[in-house]
Amino acid sequence: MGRYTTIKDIAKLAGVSHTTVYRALNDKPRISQSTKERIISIAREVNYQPNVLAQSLVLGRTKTLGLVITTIINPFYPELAKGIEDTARSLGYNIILCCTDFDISRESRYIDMLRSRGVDGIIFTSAHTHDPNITRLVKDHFPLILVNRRVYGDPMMDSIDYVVVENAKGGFLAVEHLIKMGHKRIGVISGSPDSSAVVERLEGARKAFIEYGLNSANLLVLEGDFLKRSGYEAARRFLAMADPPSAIFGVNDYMALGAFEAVLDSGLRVPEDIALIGFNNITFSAMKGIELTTIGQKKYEMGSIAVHTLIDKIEGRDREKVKQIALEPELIVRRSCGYHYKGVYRSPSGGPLNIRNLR
Amino acid sequence: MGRYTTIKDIAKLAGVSHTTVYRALNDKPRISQSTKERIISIAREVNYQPNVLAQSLVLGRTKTLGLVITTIINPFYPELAKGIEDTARSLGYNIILCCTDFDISRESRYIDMLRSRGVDGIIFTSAHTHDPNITRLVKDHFPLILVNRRVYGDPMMDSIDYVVVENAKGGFLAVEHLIKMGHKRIGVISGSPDSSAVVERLEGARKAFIEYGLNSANLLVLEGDFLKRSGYEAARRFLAMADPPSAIFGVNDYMALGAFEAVLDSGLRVPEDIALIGFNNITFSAMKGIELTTIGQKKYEMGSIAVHTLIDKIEGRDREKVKQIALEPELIVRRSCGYHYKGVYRSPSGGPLNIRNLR
DNA sequence: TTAGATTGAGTTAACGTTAACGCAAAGGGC
DNA sequence: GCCCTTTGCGTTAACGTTAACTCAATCTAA
Repeated sequence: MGRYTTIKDIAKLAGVSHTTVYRALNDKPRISQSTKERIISIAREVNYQPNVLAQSLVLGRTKTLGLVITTIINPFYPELAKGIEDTARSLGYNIILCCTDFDISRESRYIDMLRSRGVDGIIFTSAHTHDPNITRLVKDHFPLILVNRRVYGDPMMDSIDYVVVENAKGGFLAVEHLIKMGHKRIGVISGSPDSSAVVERLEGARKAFIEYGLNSANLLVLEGDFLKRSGYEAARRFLAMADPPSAIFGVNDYMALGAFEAVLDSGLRVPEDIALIGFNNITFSAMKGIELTTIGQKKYEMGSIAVHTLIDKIEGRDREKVKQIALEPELIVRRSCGYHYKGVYRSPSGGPLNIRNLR
Repeated sequence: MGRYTTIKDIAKLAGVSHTTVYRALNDKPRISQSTKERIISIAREVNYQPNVLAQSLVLGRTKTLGLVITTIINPFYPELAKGIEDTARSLGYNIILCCTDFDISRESRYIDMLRSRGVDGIIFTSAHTHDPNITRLVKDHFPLILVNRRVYGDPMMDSIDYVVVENAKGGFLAVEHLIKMGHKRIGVISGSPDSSAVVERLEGARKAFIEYGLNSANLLVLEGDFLKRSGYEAARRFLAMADPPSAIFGVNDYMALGAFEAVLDSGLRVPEDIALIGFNNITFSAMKGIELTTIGQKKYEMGSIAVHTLIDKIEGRDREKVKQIALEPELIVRRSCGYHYKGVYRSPSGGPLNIRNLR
């Protein structure tokens, strides 16, 4: 506040036209060295900062990106957001944070707002494989990139850039690990099937069941909402079944950790009584006392790659190329599924295995 | 992209002047009902969205706030940020996310950027009690609010709005709890003394020692950096002492959880061998398997109150009043300090207490 | 010497809004 | 019927940049 110093103020001080000031401050030709220096020193004196709004208006770009996520409360996003923010900053871009809370109409309003504000591009991470908001943006050739999700539907959608982890492969690895640990009946805590990540992880899970000759009827799926509480509730429901699964795969760690609590609250142990595997490898999964086995993905890198790709598009590099990047998932074995030792499956305490439903 | 529909485009379509369009779309008087309706329907047809940049330029406000935090990786901030984002959105404001990574010069550059971008106000959460950046902003009467921190120094600083928790009281409660549990030698994992929250929490801790007649020499302080890893390392150093403390107070949960891991990695148990208390009550502290006793504070509310107060100032309400709000901390007893049962201190397993250094 | 290029500026318009002002036509009160 | 107000517009300028265009003075090359 208190009004800014403008180029015109400096012009007045220096007794020149505002264009001359502009030339001085932006290293443009057609100005003598002496006036240039004089102007620059005046600008420094009054601590001149250009008005980015005015610049944006005339240049038609804001050096700002929108980041659309569901909720920052899900620990997956801060880790992703760090990669995004770091990279954006290093490239001179700012981030406007938008949390949709899983509400597609709120997403829609956010998009309108972001476009009104002239953001140069949008990073989408939230759910919804068939997102009309995205469709519209693509039709308008608005620069965007999807992270950790894909959209289906229009053939046009095939040209959308994205950065994901090989979700199907990750789902496969998770369930394969459980199968190798001897589990034959597995509960999956899924998220909304609107999320491509969920669909693909489930797909991978099923593929593992088939590949290992198991009956898919023993792959039990309950739907959560990606948040911890829903993982808790789903796990309770699994445990209350007449023939409960001996292992649970949470399609994200946050729900898996909810399940972890549910198991303990039920007086059971992880992994002695029930095995647990997650997806994402959020920081807290590694905690002693939890040690969730999970599928790791490079969240920071994903964010960083997304920003680079998006900004490349915005600044006109590789305009034509469609960038669809799938990173490798990685099985991270910790404690929550037990482990093999000398060919024998053991509970982590080293004692004999004690999984009720392990047949 | 693909260029926006502007007010002038609509004017052309409707065969009127752009001012008339403006009047129609903004419910201004001096326009007939019929043209108004005609224009509105055209605007709807072409999906007109006003250019916020242009609006901001002429109105001198952007309906945007800067949110300056250290790093979104610290789980305290997402919870706070949620309150901030929710509230800002509901009041029609956007948030630009700025992570300083504890670097005051990066903070400085961010502030310049935010001001260049004409944000209407800034929310500060990062460290540094004597922050020259803040001093400058206050001198310029730039709207700002501090969350979870205060600044000292200038007498001018007394007029800065802030929302905090009663940190001294929280620190007192934490250490008092440990003392009541029988601990007489306590390690504190502190953060940078540049953080007012840290200073005040330590102050509270010392007050408890004094009030309970303990020797302050038994209040051991090691400095961390607010992140988990540093909590881990500090705890290792405590445990390696010739006469280690029997309890550790982490000035934030994130470091306390690092300490938790360090204790377990050292082959000791929490709380049987060593008690642990944190501060902030982040989501994961409540997890089964961790159950960190901690000082709770209303993070979401803090963010929400901050945004309300800041926007009140921005929009000219209560301009003169200084709003300095301190919320009540709350002791949240879980498992990590053990508990009293029938007047006898017991380890959570219910067996006899086994704290090595409890005298 | 002189046409042509170069230098060092200034003038003007544009970006898309908001808003002050102007002005003719219609309406209203006496 | 006259004056004054109101209505329904249009014109113009402003916000702070960027940038195209203009123009005189100086320099340069034949």
